[in-house]
Amino acid sequence: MDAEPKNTGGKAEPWGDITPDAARRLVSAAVHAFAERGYHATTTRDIASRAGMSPAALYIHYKTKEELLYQISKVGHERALAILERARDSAGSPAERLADAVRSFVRWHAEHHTTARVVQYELGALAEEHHAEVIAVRKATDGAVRSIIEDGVKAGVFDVPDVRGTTVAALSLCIDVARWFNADGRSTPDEVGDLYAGLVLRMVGADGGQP
Amino acid sequence: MDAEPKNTGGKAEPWGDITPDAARRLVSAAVHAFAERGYHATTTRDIASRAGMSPAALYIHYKTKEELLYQISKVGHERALAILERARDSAGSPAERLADAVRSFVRWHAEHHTTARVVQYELGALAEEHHAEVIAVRKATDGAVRSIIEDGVKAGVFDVPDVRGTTVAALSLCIDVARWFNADGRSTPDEVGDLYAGLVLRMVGADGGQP
DNA sequence: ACGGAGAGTGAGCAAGCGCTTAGCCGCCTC
DNA sequence: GAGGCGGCTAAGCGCTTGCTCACTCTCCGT
Repeated sequence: MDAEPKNTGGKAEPWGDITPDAARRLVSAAVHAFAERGYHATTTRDIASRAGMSPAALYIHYKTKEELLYQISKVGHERALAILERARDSAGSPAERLADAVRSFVRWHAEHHTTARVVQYELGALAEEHHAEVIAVRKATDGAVRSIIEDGVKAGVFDVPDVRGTTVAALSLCIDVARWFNADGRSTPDEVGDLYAGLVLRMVGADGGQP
Repeated sequence: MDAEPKNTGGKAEPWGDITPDAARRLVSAAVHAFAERGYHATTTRDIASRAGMSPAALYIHYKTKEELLYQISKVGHERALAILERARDSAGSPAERLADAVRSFVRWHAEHHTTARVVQYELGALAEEHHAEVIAVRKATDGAVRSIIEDGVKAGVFDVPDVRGTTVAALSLCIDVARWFNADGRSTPDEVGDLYAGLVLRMVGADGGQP
């Protein structure tokens, strides 16, 4: 039972705090392989060799290939949720909190687009029990964004006829960043985050355009 | 060289016009299997048995499993592009054309969410040459939306600081529908299409909110 | 010095994969 | 009605997959 210093928002590899060094290398290798080819197209031999070990070494640290995906998916979803909950619970107007949520959520998806791609698009490969666990976290992410929008509507500063649909749309925008974002591309995570925060403010009818 | 009556916008199964009956059943079976489990997790035995044939029968109509995905991906991308090009080339103000584009594009992704899921999320499994071909169609889709937005900016009716980024965002919104839409869910394709058309109009700073 | 534990390896197993082959069957043509 | 041909199947080939096993090495407490 050590004290574990959690690194929930960092900019570097999000797997720096995994305890045995070999296990960390395995997770990192799996993230990259899953993101490139998808879970089912990735072989355990590929993961092991990216981590610099023999195929059998994987099974010292993880019982199955699926357990690796579960670890990635669970931790990733929890970090993503933490980002949104921090924005929801912060001080400030609904518009400020919504902009903060979108900006930081998008930035996370862009900065960690490799991890985020696995988190957002490979959860269908999880075992049923693990899948259900992850779905529960996703419901909470939806709830976090929706409650910010509801606050704005109640305060009369947002104009949103369909709160549920607009929440889904805002989350869509953010999540899809993991699909297309490329670190060598035209724009930085910060730029995309700022742009998308403005777009979502416009979507909810808060001022985001005219100065 | 027959005249082929193309069904580019239909509401039913989008594979009604594939010529040998067995081939059509195979494509339809493959679409459902790929959408449910993903390309790599789907076996040729599964596709064949869904189509009511023995595993070997698949290879009478398609050379490989990948060729099935290619057929689905190519036709699907071309239909999606056709929808956007029709909206781009139609008469009407930029706002009307953009709303039309988003509304019909979203409706297609919702109505055919099974096909759309394969089209949008399984293209990474294509062989390199086929992949390149499909990427070219995707660039054209992006171009179609961008040109509508550019028209609106030039006409002074849209307020869009970052045309390229806003185009990506609008397309993200539409494409992501294929990921979450569920036919048994709360909203119909028409409702989502209308909602999203309004949201995108707000994103580009055209009137979409205040009456 | 030494025994035990844990990390790691090379070889390999059973199962399942994409795909092929040999041959059957119904139908059209002459 | 003989011949051929396309659609289809049963059987199975060669290979890869996830995972296991018997074993070695290195480290550490006594």
